[in-house]
Amino acid sequence: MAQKDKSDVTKEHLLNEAEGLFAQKGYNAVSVREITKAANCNLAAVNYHFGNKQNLYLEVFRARWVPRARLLQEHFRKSLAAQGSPSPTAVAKALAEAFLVGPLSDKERHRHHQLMVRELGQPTEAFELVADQVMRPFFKGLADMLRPVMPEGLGEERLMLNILSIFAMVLYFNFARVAVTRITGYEYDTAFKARLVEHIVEFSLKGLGGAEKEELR
Amino acid sequence: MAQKDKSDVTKEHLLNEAEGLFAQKGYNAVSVREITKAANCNLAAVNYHFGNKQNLYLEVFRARWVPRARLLQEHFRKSLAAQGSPSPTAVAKALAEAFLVGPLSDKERHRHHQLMVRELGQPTEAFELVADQVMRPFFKGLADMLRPVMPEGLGEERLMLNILSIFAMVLYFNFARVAVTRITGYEYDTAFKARLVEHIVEFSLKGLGGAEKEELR
DNA sequence: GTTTGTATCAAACGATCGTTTTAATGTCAA
DNA sequence: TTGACATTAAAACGATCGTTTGATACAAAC
Repeated sequence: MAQKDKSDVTKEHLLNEAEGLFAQKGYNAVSVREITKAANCNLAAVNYHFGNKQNLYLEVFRARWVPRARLLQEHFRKSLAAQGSPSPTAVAKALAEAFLVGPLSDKERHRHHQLMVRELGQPTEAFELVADQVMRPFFKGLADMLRPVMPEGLGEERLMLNILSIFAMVLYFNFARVAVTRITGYEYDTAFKARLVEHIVEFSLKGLGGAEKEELR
Repeated sequence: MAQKDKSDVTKEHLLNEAEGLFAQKGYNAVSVREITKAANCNLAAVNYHFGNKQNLYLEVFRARWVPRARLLQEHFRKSLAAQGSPSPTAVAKALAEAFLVGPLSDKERHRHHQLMVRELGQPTEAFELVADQVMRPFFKGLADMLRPVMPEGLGEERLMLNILSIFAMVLYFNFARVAVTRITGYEYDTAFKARLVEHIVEFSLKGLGGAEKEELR
């Protein structure tokens, strides 16, 4: 039992440190030695507990990324339910709030979106996991939610492009924060992040064309 | 003279192949051997002509990326000038057209945005180049252009966030095309790309708060 | 107390990395 | 034709990579 506990602790540390390093530097730029050193364990631990480096990477998604994504989606659903009927305004607000403030710490959120963007730009086996278990169901749910409240005659394709565009902004402002700061001079402090959420909600809402729609109701 | 020509040919090949591979796989996942093999030259050529691998990477940005970015900006300026006064509509149209259709081939555009996203997520020395010589001046120009025609009382920060949001979409739909196809099922054929431009123009325009919707269709 | 099985450890494996060295090749000026 | 120079070529450098091995520590089972 005590042995089992120790083993679990090592695995947890490995997953944590691996996720951070993979997110920060990318798969190829991180060595197994670097991970095991950060996790305070022996070099062979990765191969002992996970088989090989690539499987550790996949396990990071299985054991860390996907559960966190589910947490985000749960937070979104509750936030949306609290606002009553799912108008475009409510959806945009709940989305931005969940993904830019939400239940995650700053570090967690940064990690999460860095890993996502890496898989978006260069899909590996982990992308299948993310697409099947997280993205497709979530986007489908969003589409079902928005379809009845969007302008008439808006096709399925256009609906999906609207949803993807909101995510483009959310992803961008999360993963490119260093660059955004270097370009604009704005630091990602609490005040700026608040204005950022405000902006994304407003921009998304207008983009969805939901402002007039809501006024009509 | 004939020697000089041969040397130039080798350098050009190296820059071309290096850019393609760096864009596709990222700096660390590409080996010097892989590059020189693709460029049909000797392994030592990289160190002879560029000093080392990192300097080849930087030279890719100096000799390829930045000039292409200037080409895009020039295309944007001409496209905008052809539409008369720089209304939000005209700016959104010219931006989407330049960056999603524009003067570049599909492969070039893909490369261009892949390299950009890599630097955005994990800035290296090349980012300074890109930020100083391309991004900051271009964003400043856009801001100067849009400021007089945007709604009253819109602060500088909000103006910049609007511009960044448009670029977020442009970047996203360019670099995440594999993922977008895998998620939505839509192939990036000519018809889809046309609808994509249409969508981004419309979404951006609404997001900017541009009123002139009738100009769109 | 001995055996069994799990987890960790140091050490080494072969492969590949970026880079350097040294020799060969080709070209132009003198 | 010869010497100087620029480019290419093959081979090797030391370092680091992911992975494997065999020994060791230690708690639980008998």
